[in-house]
Amino acid sequence: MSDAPDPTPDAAAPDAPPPPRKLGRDARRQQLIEATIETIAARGFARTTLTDVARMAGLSHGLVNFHFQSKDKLLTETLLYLAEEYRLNWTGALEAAGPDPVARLDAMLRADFEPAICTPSRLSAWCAFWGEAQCRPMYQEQCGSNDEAYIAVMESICARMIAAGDGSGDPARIARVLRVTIEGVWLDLMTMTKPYGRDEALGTVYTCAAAFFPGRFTAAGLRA
Amino acid sequence: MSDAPDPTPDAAAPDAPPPPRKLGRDARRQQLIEATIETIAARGFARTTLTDVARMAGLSHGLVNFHFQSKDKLLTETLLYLAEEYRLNWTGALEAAGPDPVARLDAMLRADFEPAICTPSRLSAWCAFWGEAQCRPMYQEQCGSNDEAYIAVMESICARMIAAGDGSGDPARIARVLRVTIEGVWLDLMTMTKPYGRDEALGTVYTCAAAFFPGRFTAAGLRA
Amino acid sequence: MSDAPDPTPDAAAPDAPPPPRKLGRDARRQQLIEATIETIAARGFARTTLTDVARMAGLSHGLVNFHFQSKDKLLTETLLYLAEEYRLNWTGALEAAGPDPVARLDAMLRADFEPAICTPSRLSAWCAFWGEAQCRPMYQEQCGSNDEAYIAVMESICARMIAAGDGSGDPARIARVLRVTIEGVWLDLMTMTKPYGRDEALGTVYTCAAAFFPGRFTAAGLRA
Amino acid sequence: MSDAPDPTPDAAAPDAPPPPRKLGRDARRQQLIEATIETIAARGFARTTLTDVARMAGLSHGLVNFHFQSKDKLLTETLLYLAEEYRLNWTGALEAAGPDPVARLDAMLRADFEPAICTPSRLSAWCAFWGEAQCRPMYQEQCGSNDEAYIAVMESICARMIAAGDGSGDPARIARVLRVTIEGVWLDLMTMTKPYGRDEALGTVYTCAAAFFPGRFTAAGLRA
DNA sequence: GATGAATGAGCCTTCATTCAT
DNA sequence: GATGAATGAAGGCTCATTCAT
Repeated sequence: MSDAPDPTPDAAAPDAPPPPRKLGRDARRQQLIEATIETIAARGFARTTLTDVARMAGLSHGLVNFHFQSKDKLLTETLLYLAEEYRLNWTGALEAAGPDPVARLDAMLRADFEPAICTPSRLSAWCAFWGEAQCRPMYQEQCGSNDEAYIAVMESICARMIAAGDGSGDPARIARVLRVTIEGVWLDLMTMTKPYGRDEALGTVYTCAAAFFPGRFTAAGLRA
Repeated sequence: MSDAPDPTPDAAAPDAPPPPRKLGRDARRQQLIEATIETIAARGFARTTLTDVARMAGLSHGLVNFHFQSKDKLLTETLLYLAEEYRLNWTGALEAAGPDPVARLDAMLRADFEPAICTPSRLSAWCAFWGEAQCRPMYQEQCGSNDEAYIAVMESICARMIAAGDGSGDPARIARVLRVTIEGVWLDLMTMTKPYGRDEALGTVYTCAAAFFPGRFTAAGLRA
Repeated sequence: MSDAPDPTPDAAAPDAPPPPRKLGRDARRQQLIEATIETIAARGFARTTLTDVARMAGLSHGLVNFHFQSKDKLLTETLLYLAEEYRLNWTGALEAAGPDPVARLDAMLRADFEPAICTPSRLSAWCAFWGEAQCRPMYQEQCGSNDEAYIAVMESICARMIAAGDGSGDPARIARVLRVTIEGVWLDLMTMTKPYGRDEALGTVYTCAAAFFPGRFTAAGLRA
Repeated sequence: MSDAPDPTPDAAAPDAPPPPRKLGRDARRQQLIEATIETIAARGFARTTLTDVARMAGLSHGLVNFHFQSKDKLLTETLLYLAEEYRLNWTGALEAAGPDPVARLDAMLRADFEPAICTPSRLSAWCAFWGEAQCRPMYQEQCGSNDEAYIAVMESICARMIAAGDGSGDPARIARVLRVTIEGVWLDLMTMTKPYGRDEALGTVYTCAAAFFPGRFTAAGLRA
């Protein structure tokens, strides 16, 4: 994160701003969470240790347990942080899109590929949490496929577009195809040896949208 | 595997033949691989230990390393086993489908939801390997998104159907949407708190196919 | 080392200062190296475990790896510590002896039987490392027979004494006989069921020196 | 050993001598002991495993425990085998030398460097046992420094030569210097990075003998 | 707040030993 | 006799957690 606080602890000048020896509780926590995301991306979930996270953050080993009481809590809070960030991203995009269902669908398709959200580290971390979700209920709840609000909004948009004559079929299934296509493209971006770029990713999602709503979308995006 | 020996070690019926104390090399290896899949599904990748695997197989701890040298090799061979099983499943289905591209596409869509392949344990294991794939090249290579043969076949089918007038658009992108939709539905089956069943899974995939090739598919399957 | 902390963990006198829970890095390392020497002497090289070493030092198991990363490194550093201690001992004795070759030879013969160097534990540890040296290049390099400086000094002394008319023959061979006699007596001290004492050890070495330089040495030491 | 039986078990021709599937008990034991010596030399005492020994002998793992009940017994019997071989070597040489003490001393000096005894593997194995002898009484007893017969013979020879006017001094100490010089040269041959050859080894021992008995020996051997 | 030494549980791995074939 | 799969104890190593400074 570009706004992460400087971890260097000893750059004190008399009149300079005080060195971040004591950093705000929340800033330190966020710094450690970002380091956790980077570490999971770099080493994998199974091999991520607290020492790795501390080193990535440029902090001492003991600080991690000071701010998060245990490794489990650090990981849980990292996932909650990612989930909240994700939620704010698409709800914000939706709000900015206004009431038109076509614009709202376009906003949701684009939101998941925003550069702020869709970084390699975040994709990797998401994928790692998915992999562990199967046997950890707390993780499972935070997965996109269990985001009932997201699903409800997507279904509502599809239903309104179908009602408006933009397409036909079961809105729940169409909404699901759109959602899993996005998730599948995310998986591609993470797991492919030679992944395609953001444009091709969006193009793929738009290809799907155009198949269901040909009057409104083309493979290149919103129909003008 | 349906013919794998029962992993339950204490389910001996009075007159049943005693479990073989010594087993052929390959049979033992397969038994341990099956136990590994079950263990990953039950405990997650990060918490899977060799002791867990051995207990699941009803065997001793040291035997795992006797047959696989190391935990890493056991996991690698488990993934290779899953990948080979998966490959044989779709190539077999394809062969049985004959030359017609519509039948071939139908076969590929159905293949990934065959009960033999699409068990909860196998889905979980796949997902766990995906989660670790990002930072382990050997895992990454075995992921479906890197199966060039699969992608090539799917693209070829789409191209032929488009050429036959069954649809329109870029066959590579259509093939990708179909593939990631299948993968996304797999993810749903694994990560959803209340997953839908096989029929709804297939219905979702067919909904996608019908959007691209409406003359050939409906949301219920092949158009009669 | 005489100033090493008492390895007995439970010999606390009521008013004695409590053993320091945290010790400087180097002090801990030296304490662990001393414990390693004692353990090798007591249990033998092949049966020395990290748990033994930790127990001998009155510390926990994990601390050994914290300071030395691996058992191999602990053993290597123990040998380097012994080798450096040995080198400092004979070079120091040499320096104190002044320029006269007779005094220098006397100093070198006596140095190897100094009580600080020639303790039962250290002899045992040296012998254990010799036994493993054959197939571990890093050990082999540290053996006395590969100490080129020692050999060069010994040869130079013998050459000067021969030039002064104190003896005759090939200085390289005479130096070698003196060196291997010392080593052989060390072996005796370690491996004999009923070893002789330091006086008899020195007497044996002086017997050898007297045979080559009869005008300068007797079996009792320097000729007055 | 050049006379070790062929380990190949399947080279049976109709009229050829029967394949050594069933080999004499003693031949198999000797084969395994030779393999043990080679393995200790190649891998070191601490890293020698029964699997290594079996592989070195070209035999199966279980055979080792069949013939020797345990690893400890195999090692003990290997040492006894080496010790007996060594004893037979010097006593035989002594017998062949006749009654003259000068010839007897010459025979003993030469015996320890006979090519049959003084192979790299045997030297290494001896050194390894010495390294472990300190804390294993059974090993300690078999070390050369505890061979009372050897010491007695050497002292008796020195005493007779001194009585004959060939030298002067304490025969026990002279005998010890000669013995430890031989042992020290053995150590050199094993532990030196660039060891000298057999001629230089003998030359060194003769240099020592010549120092004590100058009328009888020179650095080149027996005085003509 | 912050640090890093210290602890100890638990894991992977090795290997001597056993035993069915 | 001979084989090699199977067992289980024990060792090296990792790492989450604690705590004195």
